[in-house]
Amino acid sequence: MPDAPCVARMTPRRAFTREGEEARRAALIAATLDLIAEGGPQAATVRAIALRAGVTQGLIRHYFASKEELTAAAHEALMTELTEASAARLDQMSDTHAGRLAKFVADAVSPPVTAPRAVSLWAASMHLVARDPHMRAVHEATYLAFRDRLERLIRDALAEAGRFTGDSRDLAIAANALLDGLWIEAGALPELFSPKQLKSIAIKVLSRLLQISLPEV
Amino acid sequence: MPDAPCVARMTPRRAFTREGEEARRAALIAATLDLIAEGGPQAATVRAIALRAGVTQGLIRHYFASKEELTAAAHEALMTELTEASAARLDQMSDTHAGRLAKFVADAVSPPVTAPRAVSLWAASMHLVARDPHMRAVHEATYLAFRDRLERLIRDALAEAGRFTGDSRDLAIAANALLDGLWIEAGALPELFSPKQLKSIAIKVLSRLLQISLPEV
DNA sequence: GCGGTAATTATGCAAACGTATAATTTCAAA
DNA sequence: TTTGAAATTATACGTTTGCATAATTACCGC
Repeated sequence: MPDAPCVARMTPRRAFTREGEEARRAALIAATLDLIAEGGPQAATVRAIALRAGVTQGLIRHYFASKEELTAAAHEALMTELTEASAARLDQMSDTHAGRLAKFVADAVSPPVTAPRAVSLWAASMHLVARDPHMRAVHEATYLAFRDRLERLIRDALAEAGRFTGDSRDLAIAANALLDGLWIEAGALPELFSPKQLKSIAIKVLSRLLQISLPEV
Repeated sequence: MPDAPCVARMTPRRAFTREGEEARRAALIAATLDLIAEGGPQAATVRAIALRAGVTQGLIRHYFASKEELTAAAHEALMTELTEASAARLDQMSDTHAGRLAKFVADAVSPPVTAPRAVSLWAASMHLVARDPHMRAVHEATYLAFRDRLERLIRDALAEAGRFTGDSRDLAIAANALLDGLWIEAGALPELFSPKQLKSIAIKVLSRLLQISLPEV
């Protein structure tokens, strides 16, 4: 289909309101992420993004120099979203370190951001990350931040039980892998796992691995 | 750039040989997978695929009714490739069940198919899988086959040590998640992990989890 | 050697893509 | 109320995409 009619206008121009830069950027980023999550990178065309965001495609160019720039902004927003989803919850409640660890682990395999969307977006980001150095840096930093948090929680929980280990790093890597694996499999094959099941497996396995009693949450 | 010159031919038609259906299909599928692994689904255009496979684009339509059909064939080939990569190795060597389990686990986090390529392809497949029911079925079957194999190995290894457990299913899910997580993280951030480190973590953690002594391999 | 068949190349086409730019409309300041 | 700048829409352009079809050429059976 050609882009637009080539004749004189009959209908009036569509009305619009000025929402301001921040709101528009956020809307465009949200639209981009939604489309990628639903249909992969291919689905996030400038026209589809504009439609989803409730604007016309020209506006994209007004706020982002290129589609690539919008994509990068969307990736960064996703990483922030994922990080904050776990960071926010951690600071609240639980008196014991074991309790905090259990809560953290349980949250990681529960729908914070609903799993299929997050996993789908994460998968899409892989290809971008592979080539763009800046995206790669953001990705790596996000991973390491999560892992470091996990390592600290593990060390604290062990210390609480009077145990000290030299390989908390390796334990954190493994625990992180376990959580990622569960998260991804649940996202890829949602009907194969119930949220409750995931949580219980994660807690059970981790407590056995650390030889610590972790409370159900 | 327009597709092709619009004038009379000066240069002779490029020479070709008839390779036969099987070879051509395989070449086209391989080219598709390579391109997707390198540049994501967007990179696998019919023209790029044809170029990579050493043919012209018309031939694609001759062997596949549509690009979608080629994509589906490529996905199925990938799943087979991944499955066979682990199946082949399992049948060889090791006298004890613990040894076989250790070997299986070590292979799962080593480059059989080199990790970044496999992980990249796996990520790309997520979006296809989400919408196409047939692809979804293939994906699920592949996952379950791997997990079942793992479960059997775990049960055998435990039995060998005189232990019997009712939750070998959950252990298999967790072990599978651990392996997937390590595999994916190594593929996404290759410079953060050495192959040796991955192997040692996987073995160490699994032996601690199962409370079985697993040999290094 | 010699056709004839089908594998393969060459070319064309409409739609969709990202980008560029001109034309309008909103809204706040004056 | 008017006006001017910025936000937004509308349109256009050149490329690339997937698909279709016509033109050629390799190769097998005779």
